[in-house]
Amino acid sequence: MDIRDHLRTALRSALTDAGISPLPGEIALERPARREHGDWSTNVALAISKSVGRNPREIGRQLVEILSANPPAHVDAIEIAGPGFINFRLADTWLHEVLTDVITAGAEGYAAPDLGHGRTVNVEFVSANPNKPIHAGHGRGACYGDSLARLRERCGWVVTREFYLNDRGVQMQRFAESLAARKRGEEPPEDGYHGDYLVEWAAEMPDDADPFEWGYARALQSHRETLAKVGIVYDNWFSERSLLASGAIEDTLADLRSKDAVFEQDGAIWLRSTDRGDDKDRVLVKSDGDYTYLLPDIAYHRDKFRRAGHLVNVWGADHHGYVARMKAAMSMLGHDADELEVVITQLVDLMRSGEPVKMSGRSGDMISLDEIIDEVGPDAARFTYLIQSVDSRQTFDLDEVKKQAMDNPVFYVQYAHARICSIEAKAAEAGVKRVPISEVDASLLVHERETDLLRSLFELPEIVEIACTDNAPHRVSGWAREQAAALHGFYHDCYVIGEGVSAELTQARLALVEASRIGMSIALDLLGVAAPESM
RNA sequence: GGGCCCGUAGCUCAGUUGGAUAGAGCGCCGGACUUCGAAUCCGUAGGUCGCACGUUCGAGUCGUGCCGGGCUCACCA
Repeated sequence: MDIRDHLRTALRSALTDAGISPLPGEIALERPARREHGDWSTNVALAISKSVGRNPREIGRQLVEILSANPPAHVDAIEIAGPGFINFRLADTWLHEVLTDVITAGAEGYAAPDLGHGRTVNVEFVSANPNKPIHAGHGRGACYGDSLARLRERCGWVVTREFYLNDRGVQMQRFAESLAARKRGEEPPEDGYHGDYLVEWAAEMPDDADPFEWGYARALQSHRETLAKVGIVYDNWFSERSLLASGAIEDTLADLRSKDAVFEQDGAIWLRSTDRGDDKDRVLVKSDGDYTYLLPDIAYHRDKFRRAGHLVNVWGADHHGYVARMKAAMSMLGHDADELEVVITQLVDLMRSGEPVKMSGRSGDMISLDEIIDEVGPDAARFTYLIQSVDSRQTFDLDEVKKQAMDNPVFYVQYAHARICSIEAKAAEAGVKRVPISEVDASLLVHERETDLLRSLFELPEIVEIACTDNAPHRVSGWAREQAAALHGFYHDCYVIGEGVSAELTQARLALVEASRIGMSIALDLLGVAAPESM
């Protein structure tokens, strides 16, 4: 049982004995910022003081008295402090149970809270137009979206990773015209695509190929290859054209019409999105009869809702304005708009040694994600993209990220994992075999470095849960850095094998090392970063 | 002008439902290898949490108003 539930149970019982009624619904237990405040702390006396009309310190004193008369397991001391906090000082034995928990559950079972209960979720991310290579900004959305998918999978959801292809429309036409122009050795049209990549693609294209279809396939191949380089593999590449072919777009329009969600004005067909929180109504079909991008998009989301109970969209900051209209449309189609989660990722500023890298020059060229991966490596790219909250703008300095040095957290973390493996290899070499966890005397782990590691491992399940619910993989990378620091400290101060270390202590420490390896590999897997055995 | 995001140490950034003296990495300075990898570890210094008011036992966190930066406000995609 989680130590907090254990303490909560004791607190509820003490509250009852103290004559407090009704009992508070939630009892907060947290780790105090300062060690001298004990291992766990609750503000329950402060929280209820108003409703019971008593001084918080007085309530606290009474609770401490009741609890101290019959202290819960693992508890060494209970104190009242400050305005009415109740601090629990615990014996290390509570941490020793963590060791058993981790080893027993293993990499599959530990820190895998069942939040999804087998529900289906569709995570759509990147969805860059299939007419040019993926760039640095897409890279952030790519690594982020994939990590969200990994978190969901770990937390009991059934996940589909999806990429939406805008494979029709004027942009694709312009792309095809530009490619054809390059093939003829001419400059693309003014409103076409001018990047150097088109010169290369034109050179590859057979003379008799259809520029639209060939170019589309080429771009798709480029997307697949680039994303595969950072370990991202999609379950579904969804084509916009397929919506046209299947009649889904017309069906969607008819559906909206039947729900009185559209109206005609100035020869165009509009969505009454203002009825559901949007700030203006939106055109679905232009007066020239063409669809705007919105109608196929609505049809697409309608399709996704048929295939999954929950949708997550990862969109770039430049698309935040579309959230309201899409939610409005889904709501009008009878879906629960809360089941559509749209996460916005802020922009990435690509730098090189502190100097901004031009994202788009006259040629229309951008630094492609492909080049970035080739330059810094897939692990450094992923870890860097995921180290910080996507709510804030990111500076991605290529020279900093590719440095294999201390100021690069990915190496710090991976090195920690490699060191663990090195210890395990050393043990094997010395003929030391790890005994079953039931035969390990965990109570020997009393060094501060050891208990720090155990505390860190204890926190992982909660970190995973928060990261999943808040769509915040950076919580996982933050944990990995702390865990790495704890590991390096342990490595420095606590020998696992060697003179002066008893066989029993070696076994306990080997188990701790293995538990740490499990924890670290869980975190790195959620980030999609390799856990190297040596570097 | 409206909407969304951001403003925390010299730099890059954390900070779960409001909790006790606000953290980490890098950088600076000074230390530590005779056993598992020194790509490591330990220590010092560094702050009006953009500003102001409010809510309360308590605010980096919540509310309002400002200031500054980014993105966005099409019958373009």
